[in-house]
Amino acid sequence: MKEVTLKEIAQELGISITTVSKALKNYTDVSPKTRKAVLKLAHKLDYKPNSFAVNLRTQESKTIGLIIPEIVHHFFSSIVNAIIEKAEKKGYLVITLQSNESLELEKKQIDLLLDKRVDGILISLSNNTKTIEHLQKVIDHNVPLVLFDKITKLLNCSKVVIDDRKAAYDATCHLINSGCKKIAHIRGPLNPQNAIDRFLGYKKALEDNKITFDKSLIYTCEKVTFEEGYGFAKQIHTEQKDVDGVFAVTDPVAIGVIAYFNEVGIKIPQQISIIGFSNWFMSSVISPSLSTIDQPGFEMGKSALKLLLKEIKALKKHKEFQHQTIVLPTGVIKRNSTLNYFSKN
Amino acid sequence: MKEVTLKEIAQELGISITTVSKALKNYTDVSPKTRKAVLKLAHKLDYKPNSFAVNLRTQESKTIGLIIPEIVHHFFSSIVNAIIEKAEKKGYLVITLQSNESLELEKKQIDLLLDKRVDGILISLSNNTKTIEHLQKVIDHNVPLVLFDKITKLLNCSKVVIDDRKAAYDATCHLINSGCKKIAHIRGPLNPQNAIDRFLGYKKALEDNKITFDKSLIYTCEKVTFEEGYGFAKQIHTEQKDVDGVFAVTDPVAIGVIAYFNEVGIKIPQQISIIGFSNWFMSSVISPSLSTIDQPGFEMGKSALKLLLKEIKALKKHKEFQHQTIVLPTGVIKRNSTLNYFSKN
DNA sequence: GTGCTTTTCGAAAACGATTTCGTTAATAAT
DNA sequence: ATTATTAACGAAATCGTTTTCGAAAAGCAC
Repeated sequence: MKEVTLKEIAQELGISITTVSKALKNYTDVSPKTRKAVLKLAHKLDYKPNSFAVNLRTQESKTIGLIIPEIVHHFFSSIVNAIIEKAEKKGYLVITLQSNESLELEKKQIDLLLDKRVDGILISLSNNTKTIEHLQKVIDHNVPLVLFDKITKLLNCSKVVIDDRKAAYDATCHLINSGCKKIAHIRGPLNPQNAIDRFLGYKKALEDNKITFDKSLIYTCEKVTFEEGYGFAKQIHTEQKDVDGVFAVTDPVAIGVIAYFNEVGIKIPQQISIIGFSNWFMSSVISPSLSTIDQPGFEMGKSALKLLLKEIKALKKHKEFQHQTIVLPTGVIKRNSTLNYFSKN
Repeated sequence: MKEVTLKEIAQELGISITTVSKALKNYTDVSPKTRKAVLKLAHKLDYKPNSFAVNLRTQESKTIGLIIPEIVHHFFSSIVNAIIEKAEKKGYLVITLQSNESLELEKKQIDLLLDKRVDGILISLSNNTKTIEHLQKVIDHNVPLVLFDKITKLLNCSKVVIDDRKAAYDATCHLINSGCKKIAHIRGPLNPQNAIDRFLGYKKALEDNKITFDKSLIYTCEKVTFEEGYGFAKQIHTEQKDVDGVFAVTDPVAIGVIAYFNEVGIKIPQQISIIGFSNWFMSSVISPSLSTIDQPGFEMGKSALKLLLKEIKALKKHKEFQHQTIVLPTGVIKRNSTLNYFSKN
């Protein structure tokens, strides 16, 4: 099935390719009569512009690149969901890649996207991204770049984040307000800014409530998984530290903690309270349901895309563009893994 | 930052564009000396072929399209995961779109991908896909097409599926073997083949075990959600039908069922056994953990992509290609929401 | 009819790579 | 020395669209 081109339409009507092109693109210098004829034939032949040619000529691909650490992740798949949907509505398609938390892959994928000449790139950094030359390269190539969620402050570009520090502060305060005196924190890896900020928020909450920080109550995840949560819960239990509250860096870890305490018959939230982070779907359906932090994935995807498209548009018009950092609000979701303070005593 | 072209390399070396192109592409008619010079300069200038031009010239995009009903779904995100990863290794990038279970969107997206001139399309159909002209169009345009998971038998193309009927049969038999006598089935919508096949497998299992089929024990989901599962469980409970087993069309529904029975204090699996389908991550961490069917998402993505790339390659060489249907194996995962038959009595 | 403006059109040059085919120069064969 | 062969290169067409710029045609005023 041969695809229809401008040339064929032109020949059939006995006019030039130029005129056909103009007729289809609302140029003013084509008479109503010929325009109508062109439109009619184009429709009849189901003419579709060859995107390869359009790309080459206009130097834009109407495609954006998206790199995330992992797609099989409720939070990230929500973000991808938002981005794909909104992009489509604005006439852009999305090429998605996942770095699997590997800096090497991330670099390679940036190159792939630049080679493809995408019109812009959205990225949430891997946990192992410690250097930023590959990201700087994007900017140097004049390709708009927006970082979201897992970002670096070292880069001069637009960003969309939540206030991890404040959210963690709120989560910890919720534990304190519900009566917890000795709160353990299962934190994320040492490198990513999120994990650091959440740790700092936890620490600040203790300070503000006159609870002395105890380094031995900090447990550090590598993979941030259910299994690690389960393991640390066991450790907390056997170490006998009278811990009465756990703030976990993310829901799967918190659920691992719950699973362990359920198993050994420790009552949640009566004996120990647990709070997670991110509000994964499953958190509302486990028992007890998990209190957690609402992290607006869909909103984040939407905002990041919006910023990117704005920058793409500005670039196209050769206008200056002011980079922005958008901080989205979070909230504490109180469920049954923590006591609410009406039932404190 | 201006991108380097063949022309610039040619000018700098005082040779023709043709020779530069050939030197970079292992043509035999260029002397070792000039080849070395070209390679060196190309590397120094960080030359990258303009993909727009390459696309136009070679008439291929090295891009494939992927349409799924919903990405925020453990099974589908696993598939996407596999496809993206394997495609990248084979030199293809993936444009992902989601139909949100809408036929209209699905049609539009097929058009978008054809307009983009992707080299092939992978699709899992929406629940509302009752017509197939838009899919036939893909084939008519000579674009390789592979259906996976949610397919239609009406189309002559390659497919990758599981044997839903057998899997459902196995799930139901597991309930029967563990002592259930009266088994309800919460099925999926009436249209998609999967839901039909699972229902048929359930029915066959009853037959083979001399249990008479009772139409009133069939409950039909529309959205296939946790909430529906919860609602139907309530209905089952209030209708007082002495049901001692539930086979749910998919895990979230089963988890809704578990949530309800947990809430009203009915013991699982002692009083009622539950089995789901798909093995979502959360199914292993809820309490009681959910017995379910292992549906190999990653494998499915891998196989579908492999078939697609084979067909793309065959098309490129103008060779005949024999469409295949691959059926992937499933298994019953026995957890704590069903009795295993050692403890039957 | 002359001069002027306004419509309407099309030739041609991009965009950047690939590939066919022809040409020259160098080498081998006779 | 002459012819045949091979090695090395490049001109030019092609992919299909967009857009600039110039030219022809038509309309209008005088």
